[in-house]
Amino acid sequence: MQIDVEKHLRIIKEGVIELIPEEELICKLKRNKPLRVKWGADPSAPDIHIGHTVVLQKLKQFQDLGHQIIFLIGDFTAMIGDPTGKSETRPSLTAEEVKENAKTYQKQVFKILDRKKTKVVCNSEWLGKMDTMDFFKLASQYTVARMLERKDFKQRFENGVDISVLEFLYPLLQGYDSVHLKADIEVGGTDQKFNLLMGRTLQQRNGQEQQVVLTMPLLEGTDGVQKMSKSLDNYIGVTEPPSEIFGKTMSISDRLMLRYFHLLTDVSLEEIKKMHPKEAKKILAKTLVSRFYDEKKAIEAEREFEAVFREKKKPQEIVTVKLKTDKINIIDLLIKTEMVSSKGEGRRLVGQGGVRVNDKTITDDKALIELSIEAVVNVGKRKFVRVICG
RNA sequence: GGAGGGGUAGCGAAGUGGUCAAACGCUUCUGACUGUAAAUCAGACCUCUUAUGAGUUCGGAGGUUCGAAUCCUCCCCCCUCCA
Repeated sequence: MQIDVEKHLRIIKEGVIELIPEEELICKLKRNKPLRVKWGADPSAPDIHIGHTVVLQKLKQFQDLGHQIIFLIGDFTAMIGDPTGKSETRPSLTAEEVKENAKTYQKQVFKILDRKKTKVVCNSEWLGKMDTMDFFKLASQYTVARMLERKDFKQRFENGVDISVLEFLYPLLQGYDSVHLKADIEVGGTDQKFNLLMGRTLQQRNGQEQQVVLTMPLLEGTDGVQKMSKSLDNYIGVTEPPSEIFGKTMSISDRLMLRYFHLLTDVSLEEIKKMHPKEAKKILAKTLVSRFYDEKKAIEAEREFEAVFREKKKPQEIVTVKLKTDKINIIDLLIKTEMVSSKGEGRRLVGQGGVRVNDKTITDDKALIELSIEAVVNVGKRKFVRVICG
């Protein structure tokens, strides 16, 4: 393979936050051999969202340039559990759960990556075989002082917030993965910088050439403040239905829209700024739906969006719920269809005029709803359900 | 091992015997206005209930009291300082 170093470097550097160190990458490229590009994923939360795709797009570029992607599933670590960050401790998963998650993960990842050009590995393959002595040797290769260089650890240490010893071990294991895989380069979000650098250190300690570290920006969630994550419920998942992806995208703020355009698409920001924000956002929404489905679905999603939110019509696909009775109190109806989680909430929403049945706002929380003909019930702007007697 | 501090609703944070289902802020939800934008305004935000009504809440288990988030005992967890 003949590598055009400059071209590769130019493409690789697009949109990255840090490339450490660039010279080493050039050296590696000059050898005219495909690079081993490592990307690690945590299978404890198998749903990938558009935030992850920032990194995935980068990997796709590597792939298109002919490099080897090594998709590492951190199954071993997921089985131990992850006490990282916050106060909540992530539960450890069983081998079966991890396997299951790994499967879904792959399905989603290969919406973007080329399966044929991707090598999938699980770190239990080698971490599971380490004995205590191996482990001690690994632990001896790093110091607590250097662990505390990580901002997150340092802050927590200074503020007296928990740091589990396990948390010190994770970066070590992740770094060891790089040693085992002989990675040339590892890609991750900026939040992974410390762990990625750990790979370099450990490779050096083990007499290997060090991997190059490449960090990508983190995408803010739909709230526009915190990073996108499932647990904060501010994400747009790649497997969500087209209408959801479209709708969620339309609900982000104008400022955030620019950020999404920047990180997720190649569209020039100059052009976007010339447009009406709403039109621009529709383009973004369509682009995203096309990426995870196809253009046809994107156009459908847009049409539906227009119908529901501009012309106030109902969405095309509404979940249908069958109930045994032909007459039911509105509050019970909301409970049965799981549109509210308590009767109090239901009453509150009715009182606030947020509940409609067949487009008629219900104001009386004692109202009886006739189900002999189907009724379309909706709460707020987004929740719809069709109820029939049966 | 010793001394001290702390655990309150989704989060942060008041509250130190009754007026506490628990101030306040944030988040969230609904409505108005809109472009499912921003900003703003109004309201809601433990459960059940027609309710000014009832039930279950303040780390856990007991106890004192007419009455406890508040006092006592034991237990669990976290933090700080000392060794």
